[in-house]
Amino acid sequence: MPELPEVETTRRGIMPHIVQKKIKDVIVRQPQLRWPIPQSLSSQLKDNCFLSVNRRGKYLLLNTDSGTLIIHLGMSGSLRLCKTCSPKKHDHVDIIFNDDTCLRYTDPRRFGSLLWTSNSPHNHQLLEHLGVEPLQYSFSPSYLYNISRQKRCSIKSLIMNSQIVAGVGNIYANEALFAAKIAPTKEASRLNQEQYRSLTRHIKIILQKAIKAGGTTLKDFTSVNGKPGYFSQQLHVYGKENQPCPRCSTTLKSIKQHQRKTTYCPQCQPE
DNA sequence: ACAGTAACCTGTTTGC
DNA sequence: TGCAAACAGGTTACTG
Repeated sequence: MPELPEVETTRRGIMPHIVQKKIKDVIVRQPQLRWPIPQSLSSQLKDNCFLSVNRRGKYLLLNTDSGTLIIHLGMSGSLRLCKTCSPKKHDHVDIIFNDDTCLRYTDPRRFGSLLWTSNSPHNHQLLEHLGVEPLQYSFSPSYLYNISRQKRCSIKSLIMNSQIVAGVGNIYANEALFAAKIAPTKEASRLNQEQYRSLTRHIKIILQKAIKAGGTTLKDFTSVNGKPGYFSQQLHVYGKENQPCPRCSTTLKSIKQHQRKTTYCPQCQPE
């Protein structure tokens, strides 16, 4: 589920329903996620209020007067609003507000996390080393080009490195490389400035498109049926191995790079 | 400093 | 059909 566009869609979806509402209760049914949910979470949040909901990379930051709830959705996490609170198997956390609205965290694989910090979340161990935001101006062709000069890794692993740029996951890395006509296996230091211009541009375009698509698919965030859209109609290569390239009809090829599947067009994205 | 791999989990798909 | 293996949108920690 959660790549950056899904996280952003979640942020926009939950924010209007939860800010400025007093938190009545916090129920933690399963604290064993990627990192254990701190035992203090409930007491920190109770009678408190979320003032704003921000995002840093794929982390959601729910700010209160006294600290910030940091949420990462991992591979299978989601946040949903519900009124009727009959929890299912993987509904690990409920945050219940005074008006009986319930913000529910669901995560079958439990790779996500809910953490608390009383300081600025940007100084938190998990966030302090994050790279630039891909949708901000600081993620520029020259930024990536300069970093790439002394790297010997592939271009795909460069753009998926969260210490360099925060929040480009496997789907959008594949899609952006296809759009920019760059081979995923190409050594980062061997791309020229023009290729970095194209790549950063396409990363931004694709993420923005996906956020738009998520926003329209996910109209009714409070409904049980409202499932986040995965931008799937607009994908060109991800999950399409052995199908014809949408640009040149060459059969798309899949390989494995650092345990993740890479799909690309050997014709349009030559080494 | 860097690159590659294992690890954290469960549900679904694939292959024999 | 049944069962086991492989695989899945992420990220850190460890190894060499």
